[in-house]
Amino acid sequence: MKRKITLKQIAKELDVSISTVSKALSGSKEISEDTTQKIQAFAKLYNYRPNNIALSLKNRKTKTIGIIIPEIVHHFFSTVIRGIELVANKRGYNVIVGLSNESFTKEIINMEMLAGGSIDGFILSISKETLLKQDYHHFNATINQGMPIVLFDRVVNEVDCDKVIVDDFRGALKAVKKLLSTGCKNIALITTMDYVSVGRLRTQGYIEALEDAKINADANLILKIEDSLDAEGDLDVLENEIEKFFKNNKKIDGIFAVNELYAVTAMKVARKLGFKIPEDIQVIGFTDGVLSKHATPSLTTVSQHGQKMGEQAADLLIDRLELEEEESLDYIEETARNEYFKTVVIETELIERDSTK
Amino acid sequence: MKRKITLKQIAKELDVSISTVSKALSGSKEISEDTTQKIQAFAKLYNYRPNNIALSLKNRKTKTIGIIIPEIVHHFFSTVIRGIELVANKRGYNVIVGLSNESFTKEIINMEMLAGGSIDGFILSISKETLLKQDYHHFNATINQGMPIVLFDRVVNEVDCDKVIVDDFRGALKAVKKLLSTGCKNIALITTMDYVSVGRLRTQGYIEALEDAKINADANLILKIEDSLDAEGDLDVLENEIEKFFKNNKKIDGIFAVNELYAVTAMKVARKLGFKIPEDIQVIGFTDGVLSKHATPSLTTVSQHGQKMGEQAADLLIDRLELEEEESLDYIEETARNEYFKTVVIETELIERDSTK
DNA sequence: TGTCAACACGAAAACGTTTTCGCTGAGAAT
DNA sequence: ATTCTCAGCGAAAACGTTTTCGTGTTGACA
Repeated sequence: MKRKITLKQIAKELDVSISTVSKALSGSKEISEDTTQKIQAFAKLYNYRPNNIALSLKNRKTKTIGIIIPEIVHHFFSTVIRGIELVANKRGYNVIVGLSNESFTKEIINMEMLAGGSIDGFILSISKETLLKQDYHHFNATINQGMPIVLFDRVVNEVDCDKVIVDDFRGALKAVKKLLSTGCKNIALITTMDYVSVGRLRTQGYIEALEDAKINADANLILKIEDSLDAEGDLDVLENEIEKFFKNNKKIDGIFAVNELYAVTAMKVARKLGFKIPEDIQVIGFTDGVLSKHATPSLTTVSQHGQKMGEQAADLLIDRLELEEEESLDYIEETARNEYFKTVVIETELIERDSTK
Repeated sequence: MKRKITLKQIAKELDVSISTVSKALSGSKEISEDTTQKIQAFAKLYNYRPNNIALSLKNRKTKTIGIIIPEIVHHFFSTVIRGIELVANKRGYNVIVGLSNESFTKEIINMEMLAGGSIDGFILSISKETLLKQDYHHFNATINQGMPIVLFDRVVNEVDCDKVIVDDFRGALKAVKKLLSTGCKNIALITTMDYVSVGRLRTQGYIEALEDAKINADANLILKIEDSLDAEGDLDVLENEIEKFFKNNKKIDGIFAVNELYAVTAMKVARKLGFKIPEDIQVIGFTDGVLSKHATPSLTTVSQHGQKMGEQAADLLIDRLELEEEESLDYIEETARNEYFKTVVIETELIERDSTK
C-alpha cells in the first residue's frame, strides 16, 4: 500500500523540477515534447491524480456544495438531493450532506463544521425547531462571511438569499378546486401545526378555494396534527385522531391532506369505517411520494417536483459561485441587494389517480 | 461581505507572528497569559475559525467519509445514510455522498472524484451494472492506494475489505418458515434477476425453507422480474406480470417477495383478483420501508435494519482510519490480510403485521 | 564574433495551518 | 561580573498545487 504519488515524487524520480512536472501534465507548451511525453507516461503509469485538497487550498474554492436537510429518510428530501447531485456533478461539483434532524443546534453545528472551508456554498431547508424559534442568525452570519446560501421548500423572509419554493398556496388551491369540481360539498383539511410555512400556505389555499366557491371554511373540518406523530412510532395515535375526526364530522365527502402520510392514513381509516373511495369520500394529498403511488386506491396528489427543485437550487448556487469569481459582491449596492436574489417558484402539478373521481 | 479571517491577518493586526497566534489559540503555555488573552479575544471578536482545507492538507486527512450508493430515493439506502451520518458526526467526521445511479461508469467517476484527496475512506454499496459486469478493479485499485473501503449490503468476495451485510439467507428462511407455520402450502417467490447477490441469497433461503418442510421448490412458483421495472414508470407492467403469474398458479396461498414493492404490488393484484389477505393469501416482503408500514393491510416484512448497518459501517471505517494512524498497514503480513478484514452480519428481524395470520 | 530571440526549464511565492527549533533578553545562580 | 536558565516569542518547514518570473543555453542573424 503506497501513498498517493505527488508531483514532488515524480519530479525527483525523473530528475526535473516540480514546476516542469506540473506544466508537462497540464500540457503546457513551455515544456519540450520529449520531457512532456516522459512525464505524462510516468504519471499515467503511477496513476497520478492531483490532490484536491491542495487545489482547494490554492484556488480558495472547494468545488463542493453543502446540503443541510432536516431528515433524509424522507422521499421528498431524497428527490431534492438527487436533483442537486445531478446538476452538481454535471457542473463538476461534489455534494456533502448534513442532517439537522429537525434540531436547531444540530443545524448550527453542521453548518459550522462545513463552513470552515469545506464547501463553497449551502443548499438547505430549515429545520422545524429553527422555524419555531424563528432564530435565523446563523444563516445571515454565514451569508455575511461571504458564503452563498440557497434555501428551498422551507424558506423564510428574514434571510436574504436565493430561494426555491413550490407554490404551496396554488397547489392546495388546485387540489381543493378539483375536489369541489367533482362534487364534494364538505371538504376536510388535515394539516400540521402552523409554524411550518408550507403548512400555513397550504391551509390558505384550502380556505381560498372554498371561499371562491362561496363556502365558508368550517373550523370543525380542519384537523391539526401534532408533528411528533408523523415521525416514526405513533401511527396508531394518528389513526385514532383521524377516526375521531371522522366520527365527529359524518358528512365529510372530501379530504385534502397536507402530506401523503396523512392522506393514506385517512384513506385507511375511512375504509375501515365503511366508506368507499372515491365513491363516498375523495382524497387528495400533498407531496407525490412512494406512498401515494402504491396505496390502494392510488392517491391523487399534488406533486412538488422535488428533483426539479434540487436541480434549480444547485444551478442557482453554482451560478452565483461562478459569478462571484469575476465581480466581487462589494460592487452591489446595499439597496440593490433585495432584487439581487432570485426566488424560483416551481409549479405544482396535480397528479390524478384513483382516490378522486 | 468580508472574506474569512486567517491567522495571518490576526497576526498582522496584533503585530505578533503567525506562530504566536496559532499557539495562543490552541492554549499553548508557551505564550504569556497577556498575549493569549488578547489574541483569543480578537479571534472571538472576528469569529475566527481554522480553515479545514489547510488542516486537511497539513494533516493529510480530511475527516470526511465518502459514501457511494446506487440510488438515494430509496428508503433502505436513506436509512443507511442516516446511520452513517449519525456515528460519523459523533466521531467528528463529515459525510459526502455520490450517487452511482446503478451505473458502472458513474460509480467509477464518482470514486475518482472523491479519491483525489477529498476523503479518508469509502462506504459503498455496489451498483447493479458493476455486479453484472463483475468488474471490481476500481475497488481494489483504491484500496491499494491506501484508501480503506467498507462495503455494505451488496458486497462481493472479490474485494478484500470490511463488510456489513444482512443475513439475507436466514431472513428469507425465517419469512418462508413463518408462512409455512401458518398453513401455507403453495408459497410463491417474487424475486429479481440473479446477479444481485442479495436476491440470490434470498432465493436460496426460500428454497431451503421449503426443503426443510419436505417440499420441492416448484419453478413455476418463482417469478423473476426484470430490474428495469422497479425503477419508476412501468408500474403497470409489473402489475400485469404479477397478474399473469397469479392466473397461471391458482393454488398460491403464500407469497414471499424480495422487496416491499413487489410485495405490495402483489397484494394489490391479489385483492383485485378477489383474494382476501391474509385469509386466502399471506404475503411477506423484504426490506421494512414506508410502504410496508402503510399498505393496507400492513405488510409483514423482514427488516434489514438499515440504520444499524450504516452505523456499523461507519464505525468499522473510522476504526480502521484511526488505527492506521499508529500502525502502518505495511506490518501486516500478506497472508494475514484475509483475517484482517471483518464482515459484520446484521441480524434480520421479522416484523409481523396484518398480511400474515 | 557579438547580439538577440526563442526555447526549455527551475526557483519561489502563495493558499492557511501546525510544529519544531532557534533566538533574545531578563533574572538567578555562581 | 559572568554564566546559566528559562520564559516568550519568531522563523521556517511542511502539506501539494499552480503560476509568475527569472535564467541559462541554443541557434540565427547581422
